[in-house]
Amino acid sequence: MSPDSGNKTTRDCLLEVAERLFAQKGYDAVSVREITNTAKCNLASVNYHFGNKKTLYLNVFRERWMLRAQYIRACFEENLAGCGDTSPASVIQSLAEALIKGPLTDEERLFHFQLMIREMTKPTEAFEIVMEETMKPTFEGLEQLFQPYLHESIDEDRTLLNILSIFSMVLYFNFARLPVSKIIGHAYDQRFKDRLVQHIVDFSLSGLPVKEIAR
Amino acid sequence: MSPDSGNKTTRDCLLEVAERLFAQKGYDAVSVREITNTAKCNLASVNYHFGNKKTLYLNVFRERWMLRAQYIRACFEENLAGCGDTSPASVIQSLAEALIKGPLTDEERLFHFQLMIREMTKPTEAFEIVMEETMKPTFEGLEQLFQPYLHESIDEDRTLLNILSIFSMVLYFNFARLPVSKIIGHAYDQRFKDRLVQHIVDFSLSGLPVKEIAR
DNA sequence: GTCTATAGCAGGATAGAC
DNA sequence: GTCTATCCTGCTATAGAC
Repeated sequence: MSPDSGNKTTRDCLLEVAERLFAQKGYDAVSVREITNTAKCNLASVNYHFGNKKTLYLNVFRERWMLRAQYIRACFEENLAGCGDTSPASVIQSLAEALIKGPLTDEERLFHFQLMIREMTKPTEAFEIVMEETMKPTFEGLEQLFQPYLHESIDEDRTLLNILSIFSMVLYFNFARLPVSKIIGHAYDQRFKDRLVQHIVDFSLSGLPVKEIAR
Repeated sequence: MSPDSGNKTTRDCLLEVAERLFAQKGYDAVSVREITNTAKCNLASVNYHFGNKKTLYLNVFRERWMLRAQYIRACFEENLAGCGDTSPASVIQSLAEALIKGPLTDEERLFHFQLMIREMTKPTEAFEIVMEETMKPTFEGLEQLFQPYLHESIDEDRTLLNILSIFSMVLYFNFARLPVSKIIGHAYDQRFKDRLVQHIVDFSLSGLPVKEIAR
């Protein structure tokens, strides 16, 4: 039987369901049976299409995670182009918006960052994909963008620490929704997300060693 | 046979080994067999002392995780008392030092934050312990400390967002050592940790809406 | 309290019919 | 490509000797 409703191939369906489950529960907590049952397809289909469970997991990163990372990156670049300048304020705003409000649905965004966090706390082969093909290039790009606006005395390490700090906030507000909601007492609605973006920009900006006090 | 070397009871030994393994691999990836083999004690000992695997996991939080959280808190208060004032600069410095250099060994600190992250991404009953008994009180304390130094126009939500942002950095630099090291290109030695603390203080301080520009 | 033996079940993977 | 039946391993948990 063709899985789920419609035109998707079994393969795609497996990838989609697997992503959701791996993100929510982690690799070891998900069984192949749970995946195939949820995807309404056969137990043997995972082995037929991917060889084994581990390769399915890797392909979730290769085929789905990477794609989302590219969407986010494209959104960032679009946002930035719309700003008309590349001041730290514009860069951070564009970045925070792409990552927090960005092109993904809330659910997709959650899965994306949960998978990322899982690879950071217990790296597998997928870590290389996350690191080399996504984070490193992004951070290098940001470094280039910030460079002209920072004091000459600021060395590369310090610039990187600043970028990592901004990234840590974005990451945290994405993956730690539960504790954040408990503490702040709001849901993650549109209004709160706007506020988060504004907060990240404000907090980051004044924290960055920019030449002049913008704003 | 008495487990491991020495005076520790089997129970303590199980808790110690379980904490390490649960932190490194996550609940589902660790089997009771692995725990008892590593602890050099009997397969049945987990069920004898804790009833089942899940209760062992919970007790790791109740008996070990909470204790560490208390050490860190005590260290923070000691640091702060040593400062002689409660300016945001002193508070953040005391906090960052307690969390990044603090009273724990590197290994203990790593486990502590890995367990915390795991509960944040996939909460179990232990989440309540982490949240209600540790994070909430800490954040409320910080709120009180910052209050007198913030603009009157800053509402509670904004103060909390600021505290969460500082926390996100500390958390990130503790649990994401691997990607951080890859990007910065240093190990987490004493010198780098000093630098991290300094960076967090600098970045946070100028980011906080304090009345006057300290430093 | 400690240990062995084992029940009972769920997991990944595969063979082979269709 | 799909599906069923099945192998085999490894899991948690327990019973019962010591």
